Amino acid sequence: MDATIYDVSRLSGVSTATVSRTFSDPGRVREATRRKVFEAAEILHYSPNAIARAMARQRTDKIAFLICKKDATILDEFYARICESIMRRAIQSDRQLVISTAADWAQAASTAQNKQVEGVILGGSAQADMVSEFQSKNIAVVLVNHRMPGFDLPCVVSDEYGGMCLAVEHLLRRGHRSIAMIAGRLSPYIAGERYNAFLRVMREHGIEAGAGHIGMCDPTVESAASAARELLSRENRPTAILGGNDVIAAGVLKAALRLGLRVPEDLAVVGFDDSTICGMVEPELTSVHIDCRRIGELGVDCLHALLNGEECPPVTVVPAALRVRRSS
Amino acid sequence: MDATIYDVSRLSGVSTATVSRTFSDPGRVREATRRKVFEAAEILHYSPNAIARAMARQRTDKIAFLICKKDATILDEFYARICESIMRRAIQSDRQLVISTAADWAQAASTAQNKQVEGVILGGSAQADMVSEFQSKNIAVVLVNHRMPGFDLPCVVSDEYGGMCLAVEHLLRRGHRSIAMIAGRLSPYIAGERYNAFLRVMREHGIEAGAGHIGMCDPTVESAASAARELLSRENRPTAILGGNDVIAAGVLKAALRLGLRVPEDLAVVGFDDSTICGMVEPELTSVHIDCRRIGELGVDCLHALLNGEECPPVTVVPAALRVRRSS
DNA sequence: CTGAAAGCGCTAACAG
DNA sequence: CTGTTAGCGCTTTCAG
Repeated sequence: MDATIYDVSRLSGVSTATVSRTFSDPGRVREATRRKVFEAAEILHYSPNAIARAMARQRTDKIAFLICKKDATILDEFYARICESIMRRAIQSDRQLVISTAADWAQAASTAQNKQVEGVILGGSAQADMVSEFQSKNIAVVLVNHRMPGFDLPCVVSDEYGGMCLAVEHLLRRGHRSIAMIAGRLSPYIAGERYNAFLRVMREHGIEAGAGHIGMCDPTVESAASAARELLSRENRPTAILGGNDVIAAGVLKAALRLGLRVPEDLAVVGFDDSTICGMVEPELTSVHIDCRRIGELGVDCLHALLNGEECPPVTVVPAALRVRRSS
Repeated sequence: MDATIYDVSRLSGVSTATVSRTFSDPGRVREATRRKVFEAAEILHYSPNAIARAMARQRTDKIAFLICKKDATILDEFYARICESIMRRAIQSDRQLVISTAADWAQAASTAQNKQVEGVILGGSAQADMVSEFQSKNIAVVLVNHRMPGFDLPCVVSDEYGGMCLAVEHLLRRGHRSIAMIAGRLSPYIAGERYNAFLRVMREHGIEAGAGHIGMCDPTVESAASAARELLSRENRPTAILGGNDVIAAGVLKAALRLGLRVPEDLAVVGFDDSTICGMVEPELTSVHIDCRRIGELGVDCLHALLNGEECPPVTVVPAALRVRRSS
């Protein structure tokens, strides 16, 4: 059997309470005592049992990250980035992290239910009932890359509106007047922000824009490519296309190249997310950089604030930036 | 406060032991009793406390997946795939999963040390001392995508040798005689398997091959592209290049296109991993498919076997396959 | 600064 | 099939 606090207590000649203190807050025991305890622990290869600790303290220091977007998992680079950043931040703050995807919502819920998780970060399109369920169980909730007006919970989002403005302004500056968008199945919140930004900037520049400039597709290269093909075969084909993310933009690029169009000369292509895809394709993709790392960090920070009963801004907006590359 | 087993016991009029049984193994209590218990639980919104359970049972049902490759995290699609599959499988078998990367090895070790983790799956180039450390703590270890001769632990790998054979044979069949390889910093084990396969197949076809056919690069598109540029500017340039993974192959593709070479007419390119990159680039990449899903599943299964004291084959090889696309 | 002792919520013999 | 009871290993008052 592994050594317990009793063994250490016996060997070091102090009480178990002191051993406990020595490990959880060394400052509260006298230097000499501390030394004795650590020595004994060393000899016995003792290390505290986190389970017993959680049981006694009635808290687990465990949080969860739940990716709520259908089909979006860790395999989606965007969420993988957020996830990675959350992992790092969670470690820094000595919290354990459990990760789930929408696919196992039931599992996630039961994990939380079993009093193991004190707070959750919900990524993507969280459902209202999920949120209320957590909140009713007194589990802190933070939204990431999503907003839910009407709910009292902090959320961390990228500046979708601003990002889109940057992209459109960039294209206008390059002389484009006929700009189309191909959106994947983005969440209404994000789609809305971007659409409004698009319309506003276009109109500010005296260009009438409307639904005719918006194409739709599934979030796959193939689907994006065929949506692009459709757009590009119109008699008044656009000279620039904005993809809802880089996968879509890559699809547009493929479609264009196969139609014999030169990019960026005949068609400019701009993506969203600034993922690794941008560097893979030829020509490299201009893309709106979304600061996933920051989003993840802030998500964890908000959750901590909540758990510590501190104030936390209801919405945090992380700036986006445009990374201009050869495709535009 | 949340309801406990005592509350349920009181309300339902049975002992706590019976409540416990009802939840952990309903079959062991009479139907009527079970109903009473569940009803009471319902009323009280009771759900078992996993922490207390773990404490009493002296087991956590928790396993870990640790990605040991430097810089490789969840952001690396290859590991993300394995990870995803491990997540699924772990859920199916009611185990909690904690995920760590090499970057937080210290953290991972301490998590394990705190008696929270009963077994770990090590992905990539695990260090011998890591492994012994775990084993000395009586934590079960399984290797995934790696082998460590001399250690007594199960490992699950892809058929690197076979995969490479498929790729080379494919190129030979297409008439290529001058084939080069650009390897990233693969682990010695994998590099070795592939190199041997390459040499064997080439020689079987009467082609002398050696180190001169092997280029090296960092695992980035840029580095791969410059390695490819070097190879392609030799007077006797190869007519086909095998990339150690798809990122490298994408780099080769870029370099070739920029040199004005047509792919596959002037140069055939083949990647490894069959990742989403293959479909992003134009032309699409031929690649050796590695069955990450299966590797992950088998990894979990092996770990379970170990934890249950069952037999487990020391090495499991998952077949690879070639996905032929336009680039070759 | 340190010790004694009462739990935290659940499980697992052991009896019945 | 069900109840009794003794822990699991640690934290945390409350005294001293």
